[in-house]
Amino acid sequence: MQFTTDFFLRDTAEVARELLGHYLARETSEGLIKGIIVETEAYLSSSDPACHASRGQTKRNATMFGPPGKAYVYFIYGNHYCFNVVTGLEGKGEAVLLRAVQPVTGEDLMLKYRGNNCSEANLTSGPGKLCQAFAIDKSFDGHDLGDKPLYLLENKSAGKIGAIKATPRIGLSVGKEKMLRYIVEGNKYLSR
DNA sequence: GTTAAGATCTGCT
DNA sequence: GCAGATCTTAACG
Repeated sequence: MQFTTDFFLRDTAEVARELLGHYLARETSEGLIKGIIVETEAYLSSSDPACHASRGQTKRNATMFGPPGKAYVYFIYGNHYCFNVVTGLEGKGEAVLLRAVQPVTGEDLMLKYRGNNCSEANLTSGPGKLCQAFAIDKSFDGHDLGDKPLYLLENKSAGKIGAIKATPRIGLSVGKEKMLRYIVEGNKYLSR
């Protein structure tokens, strides 16, 4: 069962929290990769200096201003991709960053894409790592997350995954004080 | 045309 | 625990 547009049309912070426990799936020519989302961050358009959209629409962040339920992928620090889900009304410019997932299917493929011999807990515990393990790159910018080969799946047991906690966001120089990062407390695969 | 900063990760100390 | 790698984007001249 996949998500409908309505799910992403609600308050961005709420979507960020409710995505926890659901699946992110990726189909490659070599097989299926699947993980449970355990860490997200909300980026709001209004009064959120940390959000790319806060300084107006540009070529880079145009996807954020598009219709919800799409992937917003951007390149950062010369080495890493970050994967977001666009939320809110079209034109608003809000998104949820997926920071970490718990591997469920295709760990061998994740290992292969990550290259290095890393521990299981190190496979997807961070935005850049997650994108590497799922072989996500800029070509997925604007991709509809209801479509293969990259999509979100509803998990009926999402609520049982554990206690959900809000914390300050990670890695920002501004907007740190906002409690917009949502984690599954105590999960082994959190970025930190 | 040039420059500075960025939603990070890895390796070394 | 900390600095370096590495490159795209946006702002400025």
